[in-house]
Amino acid sequence: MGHRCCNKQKVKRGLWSPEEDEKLVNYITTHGHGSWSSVPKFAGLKRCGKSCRLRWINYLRPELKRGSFSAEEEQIIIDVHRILGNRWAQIAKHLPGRTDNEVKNFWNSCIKKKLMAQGLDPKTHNLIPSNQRAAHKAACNVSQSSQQPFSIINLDSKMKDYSMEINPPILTLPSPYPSSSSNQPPLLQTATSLPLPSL
DNA sequence: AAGCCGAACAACCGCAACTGC
DNA sequence: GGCAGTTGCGGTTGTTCGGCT
Repeated sequence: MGHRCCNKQKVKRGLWSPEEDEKLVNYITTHGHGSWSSVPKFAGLKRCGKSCRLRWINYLRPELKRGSFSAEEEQIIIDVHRILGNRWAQIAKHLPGRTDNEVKNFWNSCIKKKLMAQGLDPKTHNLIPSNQRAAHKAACNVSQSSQQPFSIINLDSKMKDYSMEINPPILTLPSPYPSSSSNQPPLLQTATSLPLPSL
């Protein structure tokens, strides 16, 4: 199976070496990336532009925050995911120094399991029916009491901010007010009743 | 010490959207 | 409008590493 964007040349794949990282950093810090497709040629790398772009964005950018996620970041991810679903790039915008790939990995490896251990469906954030919950619990084999519960107490105020960023046709919430009182602010629904955008 | 296994992280792939001609 | 090249995104796979037996 070839790499479509660069199947004309022989390109290296797999993990990046420190030398490759250095070449890429040196090139981008002095010239900027410009067109990613020409970066490997000018930087002297046997990689495709796509791979260079990913490496820079996810690992080499100086503004990246490394290390584990804080409890606050974790809560933000959960809250925004509830509104946006698997839009990792959008979620990552709420976490300065974090990338979509990082957020996605953290979700899949950690948060998803915690939610399931609490009997919550990680896709909808709704409670899983008790008969299915037992199966979920057995599947992830994590003691519920050992997990830090996620707070949804302040969700309404947070969602007000997040929902403003979403395209109106996708997430315009039905107004609880009659049309005659359209100057009233839209009331956000409670955490458990808000419909999620279809993905 | 060696092997196994699962978690975490890094990178790839395919697709859709965007842009310029 | 059609096409080709480029970019961005999300899903998936591959690799590494640490804990356990």
